[in-house]
Amino acid sequence: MSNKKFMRVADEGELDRMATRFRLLGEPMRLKILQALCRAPLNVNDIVAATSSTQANVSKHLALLAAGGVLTRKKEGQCVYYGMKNRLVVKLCELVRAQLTG
Amino acid sequence: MSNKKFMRVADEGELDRMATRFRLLGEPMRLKILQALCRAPLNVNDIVAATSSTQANVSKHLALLAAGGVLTRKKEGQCVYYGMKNRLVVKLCELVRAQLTG
DNA sequence: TCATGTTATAATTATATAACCATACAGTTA
DNA sequence: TAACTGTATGGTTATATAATTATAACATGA
Repeated sequence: MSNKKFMRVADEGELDRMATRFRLLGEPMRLKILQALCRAPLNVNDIVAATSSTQANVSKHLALLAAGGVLTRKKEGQCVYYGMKNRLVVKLCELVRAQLTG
Repeated sequence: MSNKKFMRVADEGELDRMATRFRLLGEPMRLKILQALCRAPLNVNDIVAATSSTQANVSKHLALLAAGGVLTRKKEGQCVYYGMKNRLVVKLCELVRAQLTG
């Protein structure tokens, strides 16, 4: 059954970690960043341009997303490239989005 | 491609709604409630017992989850039964949880 | 009507955090 | 070294919201 695995999650710590993951996706600006990184890794300034936000703000969100295991971080020269660590968050976003319209 | 649909979400309003959905799952207490409702609908007092929280607190979270389209609400006598509206959130939780351990 | 049980809702407090500004840090080049 | 570029971070403010307490609304039965 589809709900068995989730039902077994009784552990408080695990619920906390799950909630933290979801909260990480619970900000429009971060979703915007993820959207920008969905095709290919970008450096910070490119992401700033793609999101029309400030460099400081983007940097903080990137730090959160990287710390949360959502993004990879790779320094190349004086630029830092961020990219999707895996496709899970994309899948999550698709599922949520599909229900919005449907 | 798995990322096409998400890439097309450029709309600010849609990102806001997606973020709101994720934020709804971004609280341990709400995940605990969802966990309790995963098998069968329960009334408020049962959920209070299952979560070891207060009635007022549970009621507010239930109202949020119902307003967010995650839960159904059905009055029976003087009891109000809440239940999962569909299996999407269960799937989301499973996916997130799987990545935590794996 | 009164009392009881069930759920919802203010009002308050405390905490988390997004955005902004300024500044620091690191790498590169002159 | 100094100047410049790209990135990160500290401090502040404003806002959102979780939890608590008290109370209200509502149905049911005596």
